[in-house]
Amino acid sequence: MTTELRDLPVRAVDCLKYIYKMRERGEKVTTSAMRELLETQEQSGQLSDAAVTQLFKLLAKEGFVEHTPYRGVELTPRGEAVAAESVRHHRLLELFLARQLGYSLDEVDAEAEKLEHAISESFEDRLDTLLGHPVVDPHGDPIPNKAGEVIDEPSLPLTQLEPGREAVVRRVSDDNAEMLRYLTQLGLVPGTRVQMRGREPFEGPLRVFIGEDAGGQERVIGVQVAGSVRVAPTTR
Amino acid sequence: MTTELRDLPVRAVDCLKYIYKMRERGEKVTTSAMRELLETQEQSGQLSDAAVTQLFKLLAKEGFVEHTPYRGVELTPRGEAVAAESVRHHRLLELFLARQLGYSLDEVDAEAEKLEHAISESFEDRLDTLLGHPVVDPHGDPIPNKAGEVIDEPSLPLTQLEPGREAVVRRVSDDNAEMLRYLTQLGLVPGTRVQMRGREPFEGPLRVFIGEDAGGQERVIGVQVAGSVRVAPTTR
DNA sequence: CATTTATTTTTACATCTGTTAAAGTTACTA
DNA sequence: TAGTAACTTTAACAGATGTAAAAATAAATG
Repeated sequence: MTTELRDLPVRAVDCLKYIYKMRERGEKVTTSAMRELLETQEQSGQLSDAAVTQLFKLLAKEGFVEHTPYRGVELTPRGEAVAAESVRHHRLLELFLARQLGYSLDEVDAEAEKLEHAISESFEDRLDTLLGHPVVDPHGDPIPNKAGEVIDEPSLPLTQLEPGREAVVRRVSDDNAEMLRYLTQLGLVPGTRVQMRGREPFEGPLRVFIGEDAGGQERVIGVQVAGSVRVAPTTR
Repeated sequence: MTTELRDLPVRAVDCLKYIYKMRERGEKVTTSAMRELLETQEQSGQLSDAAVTQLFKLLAKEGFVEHTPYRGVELTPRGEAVAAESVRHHRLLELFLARQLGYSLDEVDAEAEKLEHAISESFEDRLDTLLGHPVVDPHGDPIPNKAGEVIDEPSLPLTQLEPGREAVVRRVSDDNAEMLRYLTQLGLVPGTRVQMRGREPFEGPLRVFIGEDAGGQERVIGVQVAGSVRVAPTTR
């Protein structure tokens, strides 16, 4: 086990975790992007770019990232191991909060963020057992196993589902609580069946049938909303 | 709600909590006693007396304690409110760890110590509901309610139980993991029935019958062990 | 391709929290 | 009650982590 995680400042671990998540989405990890993420996701309020630069330099010195000045950072294998364990903690906790304590989809992220730095290896293992060795969290995001490996179920953004095709919601973006409340209200949560009814060109709105035949209904949603949802098409 | 708890440094909150617990036991809160407690209970390793003095001055300036230089500190009502909430977090978590995650009596304190600073008001309330609004933790220590009040079941140290008298174990001291493992092995845990069979003078060993008639057995224990156990005599 | 604009890094400095060592206070003892 | 031992506080300073503003670099534009 690595568990260097517990020797690093909380903010440094979060930083590695966010690099991991940005790479999951294929985004480049720049100084200002990281500053924005840390500002919105941590409860710390404002943060300067200079602080992020210093963080990058610390992480580079300790061998967790490659830092190319003025270009951004990338995880080394060591950094990825720490990030994966942090993400594992976070997502196990999210599932626990949703399942055992009745938290809603938009609440779990903030609470897990605070708890993930406080739990021990033993707590992690017991939670994993209690939850039945889960592989996805309540948002549908994969939970890395102890070795840091994830099961990557193929999915595509709802925006790319062809008209007429049916699908099952697999993942919803976890980083915007307000969006999650809206998605929950629409019923666009992991496990729900959907059918694309129509798409307007030029980033126009989408008509989507949400739910099972009788209980479901057709809704019109914007691309930003649809872009927050990933689906797995149903084979026909 | 006070909840000033979340604006204070972790160590300051711990300090208030330990003042609260020392007063529970009727001990005086001196600089060096607090240093020892912080060293053993937090995982921070060594600590200087000077650091504790500075902590006392900070807490006094903010109105959480009365500090009489060279004499020690006492909680103000504000300090007591924060301490009680901290203790509430700690003991609810201990019960959760023991009940839901199968932690043993000697493990819960250290894990709860780390988690108690990370949980939100909402988490506290949901845990309280999940556990059925409990009034004692796994060691038998009372859990303050939201108003900071505790139910104080009368009990006396096992060392003071008269020969021949029967009793039920109510509380075990929570601050020594090794002692807790020994007590667990003996069966001297909250809820167990005991009968005092004999006491030797001059702090000598005690003969105690532990358990129900058939399954129980007589053991000889030292005063330090017996002093870690509080019991409620069975009326006859 | 020179210049402007945006971004990132460096520098100088502030704050918080800890340390060690000296000085101060209290309590014990002969 | 003077002297000493134990404990506590103060003073000087150190390290970690933050900021603001200046300097450096990269990217965009006429």
